[in-house]
Amino acid sequence: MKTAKIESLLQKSNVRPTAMRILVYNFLLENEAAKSLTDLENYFDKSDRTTLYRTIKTFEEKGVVHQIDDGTGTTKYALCEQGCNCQIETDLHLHFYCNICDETVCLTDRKIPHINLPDGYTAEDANLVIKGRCEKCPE
Amino acid sequence: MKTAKIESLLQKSNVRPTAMRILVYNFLLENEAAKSLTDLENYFDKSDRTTLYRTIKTFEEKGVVHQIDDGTGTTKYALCEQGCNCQIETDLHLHFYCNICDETVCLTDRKIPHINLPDGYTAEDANLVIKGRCEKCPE
DNA sequence: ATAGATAGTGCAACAGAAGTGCATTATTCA
DNA sequence: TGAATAATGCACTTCTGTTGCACTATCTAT
Ligand SMILES: [Mn+2]
Ligand SMILES: [Mn+2]
Ligand SMILES: [Zn+2]
Ligand SMILES: [Zn+2]
Repeated sequence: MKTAKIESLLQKSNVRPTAMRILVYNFLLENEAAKSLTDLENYFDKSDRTTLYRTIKTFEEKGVVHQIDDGTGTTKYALCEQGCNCQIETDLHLHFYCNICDETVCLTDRKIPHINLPDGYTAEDANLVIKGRCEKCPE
Repeated sequence: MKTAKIESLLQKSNVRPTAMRILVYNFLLENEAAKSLTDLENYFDKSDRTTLYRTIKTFEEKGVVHQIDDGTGTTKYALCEQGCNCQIETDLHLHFYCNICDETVCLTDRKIPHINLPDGYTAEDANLVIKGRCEKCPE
């Protein structure tokens, strides 16, 4: 994607398009799998960890990316779909973690099914992670 | 529960019932909510963190407790039900995290529904956490 | 164009959770 | 009883996430 296009996308989300932010956005765009802060740190070894941290936090606040807790212990991030409403309410799609290649992907078209809770419990949010073998890791 | 009863339960799971292990087992038994290593550390302030850590790890290996990743960033543990087969395959019940009281409970009778994955994906394990308001935290 | 305000960046330091090496102590069993 | 084995306690380390503060870049109004 052209830099100019990313710039305007960021501006639409009220994120000032700095050089670093454009690079991070592009990195997330080119990778199908969700990325952690450490992934960013390793890829952008010229940049500081804090900058990347704050970049991703800004993206998150402004609804550019959403957090993924895949159970590995490290939080990952992926770009939000166009029209995703993570900011207001969580977009309850599920995530898939591959035990073989150690990558996590959004399955945006698979929504978390509704669960009947015991009396007195009210659901506000949900997180569903399926672990197994991904399509790129044949047996 | 009587100490002798706990002793025999531990022995059945091939865990040598030391004083500390019996205390930890009892603590988990008396608490409905799942507990973290830090919770144990705070409660048993006489004991060393490493001992508690290895106690809970032993319990986990021997199928006495199961891990819960509730998305808070700290792993919690709860006793396995009688007849639970966590060791062989994960008992796919879901967990509930209360945003108000910050406690996590097993909903052992609510199983994670089967999800149809895209072609090429195979599921081996799953984790579902519902977040909201628990029965003890009325509005 | 300039100055002041605002926003972003980089370094250092810190906190919390998890895990390991090793010496010491307790328990088991031959 | 003594050797082997298991459990415990202390110190130290790693990893992830987070914050304070100074410095720099960018923006905006004059
Ligand atoms: Mn996602
Ligand atoms: Mn459980
Ligand atoms: Zn894979
Ligand atoms: Zn509650």
